Amino acid sequence: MATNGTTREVSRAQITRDILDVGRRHLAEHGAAALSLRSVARELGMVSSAVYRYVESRDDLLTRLIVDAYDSLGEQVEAVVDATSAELPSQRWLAAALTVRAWAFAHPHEYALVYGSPVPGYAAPPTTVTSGTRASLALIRIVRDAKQSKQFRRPRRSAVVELDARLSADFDRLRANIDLDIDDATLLDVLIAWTQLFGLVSFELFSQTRGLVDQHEELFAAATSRMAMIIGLR
Amino acid sequence: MATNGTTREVSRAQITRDILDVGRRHLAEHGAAALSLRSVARELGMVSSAVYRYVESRDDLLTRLIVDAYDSLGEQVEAVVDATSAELPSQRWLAAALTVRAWAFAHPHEYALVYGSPVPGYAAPPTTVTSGTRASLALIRIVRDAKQSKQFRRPRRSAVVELDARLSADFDRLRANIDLDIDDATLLDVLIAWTQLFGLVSFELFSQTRGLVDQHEELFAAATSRMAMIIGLR
DNA sequence: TGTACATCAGTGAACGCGCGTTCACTGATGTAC
DNA sequence: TGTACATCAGTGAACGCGCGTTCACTGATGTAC
Repeated sequence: MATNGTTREVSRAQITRDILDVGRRHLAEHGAAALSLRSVARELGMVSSAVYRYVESRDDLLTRLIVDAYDSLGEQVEAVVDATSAELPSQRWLAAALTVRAWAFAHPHEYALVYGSPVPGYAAPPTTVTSGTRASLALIRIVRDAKQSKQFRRPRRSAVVELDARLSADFDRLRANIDLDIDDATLLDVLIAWTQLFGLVSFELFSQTRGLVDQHEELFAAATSRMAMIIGLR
Repeated sequence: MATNGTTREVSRAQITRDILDVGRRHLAEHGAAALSLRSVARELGMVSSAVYRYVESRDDLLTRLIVDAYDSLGEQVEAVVDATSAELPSQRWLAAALTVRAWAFAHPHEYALVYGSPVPGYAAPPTTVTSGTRASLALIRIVRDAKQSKQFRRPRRSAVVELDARLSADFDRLRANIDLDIDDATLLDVLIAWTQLFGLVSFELFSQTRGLVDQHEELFAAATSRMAMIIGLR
């Protein structure tokens, strides 16, 4: 029992994992609103009050599942960004975007939970921030790599949108935060591409594009590639 | 009673309006999940079963409110598109986009209901489609007007994203559906702008951009203007 | 190694909540003659 | 204009559901001596 801890510790860890697993499955199958401690307990053959030995409250369980969801997406995007480091930045961008989309379709309720409308009465604690930004930071890394390896070209004289002074100050701060050394116009395009990517995934997942086209994945790929071009990724 | 109908008809219409009004307010204040026939009845001083004389079920009430929400947004966007017909298309586009954003912030729960994650266990019936597309069709109208009045210029040799043949067929159908005579590349940019617009509104409203910048409205305006430029609106 | 006590996991009952929906009913309004 | 019947609005009780959370408890596991 030296390395693995006492029987109690081992079984506690196992049961905690079981609760999260079942919670995750309920979330995946029926959505956040239908996630209840009682149903999780029922499935595990324990009495509902027993769950409180492992989880503080329903909100606590939900928070852990949110963090899990963000981490699951974050890991996948990071992995694809890592794996494609030898490719052209525009191809990496497309691959990463398709990964976000695929994850969303594989985990629709989890996507809805983290990128959809907030769960009523629930406020995500600041703890979730680190996990919540992983996917987006992985996308940023593609742009940073492209800049550093000079695989970046902006049209010579693209007309420039004039930025409000305060927004420009915001951009200065943002550039420092995400360590991305690009000019205002390009940064704006990156933010546009980022919101467009998630916007289209959400529209597809929430059926706003139903009847618009049949080839949803092709449309997504085309839009993503176009945005990579606009950013200036080779 | 000739023109206004019988006492019964008048009072029926009034009470139906009351139910929808209270429902709308509950939706606005507490969100779709918290909308219940019992609470609406309570507020109106009727017994819960009485509401069933006016509304078939909770889902029926929700559907009517969804249609109302779409219509409310649709009307506002249509109005601004009408009112700006003399201005440059890019300015109209910006004005319309800001209207969508303002409506979303004024009616966050309604926006979440129609553009956020679907309500669990609820499927919007096809009846909602007409109202659901009004805002988007108003945006399209700006592009159509620009095309017809030749206030449209695309960069001469913008590199073109190659479209998959089946997606191109989709685009042919779409062009006919929305009566918008523009080439594939431009249509793609319009779709991008459309998803970007709602994507950024959703991100803002659902707090995904918290900490990113302080000047959210300026960012939104800059992104929208940039997209108008990319589409080719003067 | 054995015993005495402390810690922890799990039980089962209970509280109080709010919901959607149905149903037999009373009494008011509307209509046909 | 007056009466007999039909239609409709609203009542109040009830059914059955599931939820989060608390609490005093029993019995097993862990620890200090």
